[in-house]
Amino acid sequence: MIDAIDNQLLDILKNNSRLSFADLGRTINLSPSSVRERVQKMEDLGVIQKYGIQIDNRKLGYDLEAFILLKVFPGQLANILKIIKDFPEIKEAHRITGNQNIHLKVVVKNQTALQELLDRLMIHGDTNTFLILSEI
Amino acid sequence: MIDAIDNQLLDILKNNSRLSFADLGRTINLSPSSVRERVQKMEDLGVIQKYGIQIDNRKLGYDLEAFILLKVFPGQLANILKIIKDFPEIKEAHRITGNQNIHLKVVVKNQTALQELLDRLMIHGDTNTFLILSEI
DNA sequence: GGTGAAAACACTCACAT
DNA sequence: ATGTGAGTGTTTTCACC
Repeated sequence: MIDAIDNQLLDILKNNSRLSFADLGRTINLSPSSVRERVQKMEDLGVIQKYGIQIDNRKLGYDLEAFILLKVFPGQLANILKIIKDFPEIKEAHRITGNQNIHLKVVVKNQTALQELLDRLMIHGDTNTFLILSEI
Repeated sequence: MIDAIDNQLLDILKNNSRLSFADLGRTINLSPSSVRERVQKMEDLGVIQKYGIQIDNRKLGYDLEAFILLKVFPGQLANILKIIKDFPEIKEAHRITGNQNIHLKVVVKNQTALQELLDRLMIHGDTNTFLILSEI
């Protein structure tokens, strides 16, 4: 269903999703309409979920990024799952296996903001925080 | 340097980076050229690092996603930093604070592939793996 | 699955406000 | 900083292979 050409398109779009169908077609030797059809097929299948951007949060004054593992208190899980979307600092959230149940990626302005976030999370579970030093 | 209108643009682009400058302008009542200028300014400043796509890896036959915390063996850190880009399974890698030094997000086809990846990582450090159950 | 053609639309630049 | 206009390129649809 997804062939080698589709994978080529995905590879290109991963690094620049704003290329025109014409440009995509030029790099893989295909007409704009064929490219369009393939991309639309992948959108319809849900293979391509979303076109997004990568933002440098530090350039926007958000100088602290961290991963937080959360071991939710008994009976608090359903509650947490509901309110997680109300935290603008939480950019990604995943259910995970292991001793902890939830993995968060958070972006905040500074240590004070991180502390306030942790204070609010601590109500629902034990937290384990890893500051992000750099991307590799 | 980044004003409220820029932030509006970023918010829209986060969820659909393929919108035309004309469409962006229509939703925030600005001419296409002004939108273009603002977006280009943010690209030049490095605020917008990249236009990308979100892919549903499970729909591509990659059924297992995991976070791996790596406690690198003494003297192995420089080595690991060099070879991490040679692992196609590793989609994200960060240096972190704490007892472990590196945080990885990996995508693999199945348990066998995960095991093989862990075998290769174990040479350089102790691993701690959390399978991803779902996004929240 | 892929192409080609035509109308509608968007992009880009210089110039004006 | 934002808007306008003219020229160029792109998207979209559809009939065809």
